[in-house]
Amino acid sequence: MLSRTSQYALRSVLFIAENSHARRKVGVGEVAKALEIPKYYLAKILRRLAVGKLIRSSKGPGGGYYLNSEDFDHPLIAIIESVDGPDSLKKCALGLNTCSSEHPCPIHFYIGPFRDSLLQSLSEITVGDALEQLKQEHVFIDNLLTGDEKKKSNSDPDERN
Amino acid sequence: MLSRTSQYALRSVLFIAENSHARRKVGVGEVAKALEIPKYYLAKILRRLAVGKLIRSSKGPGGGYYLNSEDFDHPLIAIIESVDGPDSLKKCALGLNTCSSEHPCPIHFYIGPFRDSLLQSLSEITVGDALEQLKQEHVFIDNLLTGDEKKKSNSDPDERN
DNA sequence: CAAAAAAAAGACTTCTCAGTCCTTTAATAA
DNA sequence: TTATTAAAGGACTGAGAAGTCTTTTTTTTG
Ligand code: FES
Ligand code: FES
Repeated sequence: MLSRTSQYALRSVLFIAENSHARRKVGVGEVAKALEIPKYYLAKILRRLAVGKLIRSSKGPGGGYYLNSEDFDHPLIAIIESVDGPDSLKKCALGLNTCSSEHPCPIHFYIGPFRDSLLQSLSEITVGDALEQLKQEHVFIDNLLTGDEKKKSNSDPDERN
Repeated sequence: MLSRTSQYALRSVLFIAENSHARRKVGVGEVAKALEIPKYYLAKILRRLAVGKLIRSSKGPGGGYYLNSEDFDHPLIAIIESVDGPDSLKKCALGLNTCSSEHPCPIHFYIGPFRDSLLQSLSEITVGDALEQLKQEHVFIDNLLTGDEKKKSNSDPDERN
C-alpha cells in the first residue's frame, strides 16, 4: 500500500513528535531502536524529511531531531510525498498512462472512490491530529512494532542497531 | 497501488476473456502485443494464472490460452492473489505486524474503511462482471494502454515483441 | 582552542521485482 | 511417425528499493 520508506517516515515523525521538543531532541539511534528501523537507513529518511522542512535537525552534542510548533500542522500526505515523490498515490491502479473517469480502466470505478477518500484523509489529517488520536487511544507510537512479536522492554544494552 | 505483475495479470485475463474461447485460443505473443506487455514476462504470469486454474492453456499447434465458462465467475481478487500472493492487500498500511481495530496504527481508521470496501468490491466483481461493464462502455481492454500514447492500429508486422 | 557528540554525506552491498533468453515438453497435423 | 507449433521450464540480467558502513562537517562544552 505504502512503500516501506514512507511507513518508516510516518512512524518516525510521530515518534519524534511524541518524544521531543526544541530543548529535548532525539537522535537517530534512539528512533531506530524504539521503532525497530535500520539505523543508517532511517538516517537517510530523516534527512529527506529535514530537507523538506517536515522535521528539524541540529548537529553536535545535544543535537538530534525535533518538531517545532508549525510542523504539527503538516498533513500526513506531505510526509509520504516527501520521501516517495509526489503523486505516488494518484496513479492508475492498472498502470495506464492516465487515470480519469473519461478513460477509466476496468477497475477505476471500484478503486477510485477508495483512493480519493484515502487521499482526502491523508491531506486533511495533520501530524497533530494523528498524535491526538493516539493519545485518546492511550497508544504510544513505539508500542506499534513491525517485528514478529512485541518484545518486553528488556534492558540489555545492544547498542548496535 | 497494485504491483505491475497483477496489473498485467488483470488486463491479460480480461483480454483473453474478450478474445478467446475453447475453440479460438490466443497465444502469449498475441496478448503481449495487444497489451504492450513484455512477452516472456507475460508468459510467466500466464503460467501462474493457469496453475491457479484462473485461465486455461493448451500446448501445440492451435494451442494458447482461453477461459472456459467457470472462469468467468472468478472474482478479480483471485487474480491478484494468484500472482501477488494472498493477503497482499490486507496488510497494515504502516507495515505493522497485525492490522486490526484492536491494535490500530495511526492511520488504520482512516484507511481501514476504504480498504475494506475496495477488498469487498474486488471480491464481488467477477471477470464476467468487469467484462460486462467494459462492454457497456464500448471499451475494449486492448484500447487501454500503458504506453505514452495510443498508437493508431498500424499494420507493420513487427513480429518481435 | 581541543575534544566529543551528533547529523550530513557518500560509497558500497544486498534483495526483490521486472524483464530477457534459451531449452524442453506436449500436442497437433501432415 | 515426423515436423511443426505453442506453452512450460529454467537460467540469467538489470533496475530500483532497502540496508550498511565509513568519512566529513557542524555544534557544543570543558
Ligand atoms: S484509470 Fe485505472 S484507476 Fe483510474
Ligand atoms: S493497523 Fe495499520 S492499517 Fe490497520
